[in-house]
Amino acid sequence: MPPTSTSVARYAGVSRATVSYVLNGLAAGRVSPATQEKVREAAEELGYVPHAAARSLRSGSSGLVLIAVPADVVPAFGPLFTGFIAAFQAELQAYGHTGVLHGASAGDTPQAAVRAWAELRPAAVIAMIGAPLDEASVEILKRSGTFAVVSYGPPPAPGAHGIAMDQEEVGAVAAAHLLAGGRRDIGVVVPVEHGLGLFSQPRLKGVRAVAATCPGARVVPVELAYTEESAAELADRWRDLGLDAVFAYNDEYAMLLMRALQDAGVDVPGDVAVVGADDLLLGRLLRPTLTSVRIELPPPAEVAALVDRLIREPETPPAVHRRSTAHIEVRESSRRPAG
Amino acid sequence: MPPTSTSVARYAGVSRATVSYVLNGLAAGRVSPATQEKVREAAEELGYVPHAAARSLRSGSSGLVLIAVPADVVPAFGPLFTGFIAAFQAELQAYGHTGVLHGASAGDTPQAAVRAWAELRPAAVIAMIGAPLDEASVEILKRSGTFAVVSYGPPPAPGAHGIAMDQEEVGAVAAAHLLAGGRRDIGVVVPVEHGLGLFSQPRLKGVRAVAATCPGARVVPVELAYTEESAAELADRWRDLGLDAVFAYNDEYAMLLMRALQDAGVDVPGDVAVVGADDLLLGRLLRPTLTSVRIELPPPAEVAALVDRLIREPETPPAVHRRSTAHIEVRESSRRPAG
DNA sequence: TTGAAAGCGATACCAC
DNA sequence: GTGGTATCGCTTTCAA
Repeated sequence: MPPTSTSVARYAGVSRATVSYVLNGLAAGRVSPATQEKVREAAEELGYVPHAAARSLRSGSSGLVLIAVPADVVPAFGPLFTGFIAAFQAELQAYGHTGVLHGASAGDTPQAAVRAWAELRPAAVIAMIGAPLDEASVEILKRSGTFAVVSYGPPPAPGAHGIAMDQEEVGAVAAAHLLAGGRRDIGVVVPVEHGLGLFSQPRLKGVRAVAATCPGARVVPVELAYTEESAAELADRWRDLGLDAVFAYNDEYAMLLMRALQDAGVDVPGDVAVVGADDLLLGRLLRPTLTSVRIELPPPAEVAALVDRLIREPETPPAVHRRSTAHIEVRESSRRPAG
Repeated sequence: MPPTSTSVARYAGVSRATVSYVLNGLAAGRVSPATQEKVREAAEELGYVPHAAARSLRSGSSGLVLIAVPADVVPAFGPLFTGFIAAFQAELQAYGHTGVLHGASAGDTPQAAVRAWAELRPAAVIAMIGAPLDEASVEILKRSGTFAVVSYGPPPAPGAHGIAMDQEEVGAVAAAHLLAGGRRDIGVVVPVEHGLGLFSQPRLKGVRAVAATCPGARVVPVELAYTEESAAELADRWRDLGLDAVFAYNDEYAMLLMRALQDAGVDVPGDVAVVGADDLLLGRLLRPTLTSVRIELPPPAEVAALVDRLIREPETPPAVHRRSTAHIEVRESSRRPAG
């Protein structure tokens, strides 16, 4: 029922081959301008849209770049990350690729998820953050014709390229700042929300690593849900914990906890220094203003350029291509107490 | 190079037909258990992954459900919306469809964007919020074999189904609350950020509609960028505007503006009532706590069920299927002044 | 119980 | 300049 290149050929009174040449811009010197015009008009008239499946069948690869995201992490993506994805898709389009976001449902095994991607014969797969990707998965993709497999976030599995995002550094930067300010008993918020373990565990590890270099320093993980009740409950038993600093996972948890602490009569930064992460604008609206670790993601344009290059030169040996960096933005919530 | 069903057949010593039956679960009573086992082993051994393009070519439709989002709006999506999309994708998978997010870059004409979607021969297209979709576009999709075209947000173009999200109601609810509180001069924040006009204009219209029913009420649109500088600048000239209330587009803009007003010595809610939207947790952490319009999106499960039904029964006449609703959560920032 | 073969739509080589 | 045609991988009917 939908018009095919055959319909167009019939309508224009030419062969399918001619239609193909004209509509793909390979007609120069092959097809007369008059015929070209006829073909184009016919296509327009019939509302012809080429069939991507037929083309990929022929060419061996859909032009798709699959951006794989684990479904359970998506809601936790802040503006930082959704912004990156949007810009990345736009950049890909400029290179002539079609970026498409494909969820990996939490229940599936890595293998199952990867098979679903491989069925689409994508030109490249970029697995974001918590998307499952082990050596076997990379192998499946490669064997099914995927030119480039890139892991964005965690260290890449063997055979895959990587864009490293060092979550440990985030924790390390926060810890270094707190220790330099004379704090010694550092709480580290570990969100109980699903899917965040991939961020929070390395951040905790980063804090621990730095604290280990500082005699007398102590690190205490504290669980927190993103609700007022959970924060109030934690604030209530705060004094028992004996902590003089807290790295609160990110700015949102930090703001939540800071408010609860204040409501419970704990002084920030007097009794306890609070550090968030992501450097959200909102953190500057609270009083005290919120100290935050600013994370710089690799620019989407660079990542798109990399993916394009890897598609064009599939033989490029796997490597880790760029690291995100983390900087501390010091504000009031972690200032050294006057005393 | 990648293994095909032919490779599997050869490896297992059977015909391609047999392979197809076994791997698609249609082997009951057709193929002996022993042969089935052989086939499955061969597929496993070779790392066989079926070619989605070949299958859709044969069957006439890819199982894809295209979730179309305008690239320039994505960064503005709050957790409300990204959460919806993630859950929606998961629900679709349960129905056996493959939900895929496809960006529509801002520069493209509706026609160009729609052609890109139509090439994939999706079973259904759901155009979120600002995704371009006019009558001609719907026609192109339908003619290329798309069973269902659903517009999520704006009123659907002729021929498309709709899930209505009434942005005017958001403004109306906010305005009604402010007027009931005795406010008469209502500022309405219009973000200057790209891609937000689709939300802000209807919200402004909703405020205007309600204000028109109230003698003496005045509505003043005020532009604001999501930066501290812009907010400070607006706060500086606030008194000249002579407003005693403001509907600040959403909670984030509201928090930004409220802080700037307070810093400029304007009392909230004494001098001016502030109302946001989205009912973010963070709005409850500020002092005064933020009054907000809570928007209830249609549940993802329901939307997925609808899409599945429309795919199965493509003849269903286009209709608007469900409306989001808006409620006001009254908090301190809009309390009636004591006097 | 299994296999042969037609055909989905587009491409590109080769002949005219 | 233009047209025939083999081919990509898979499904499914029909015959054996």
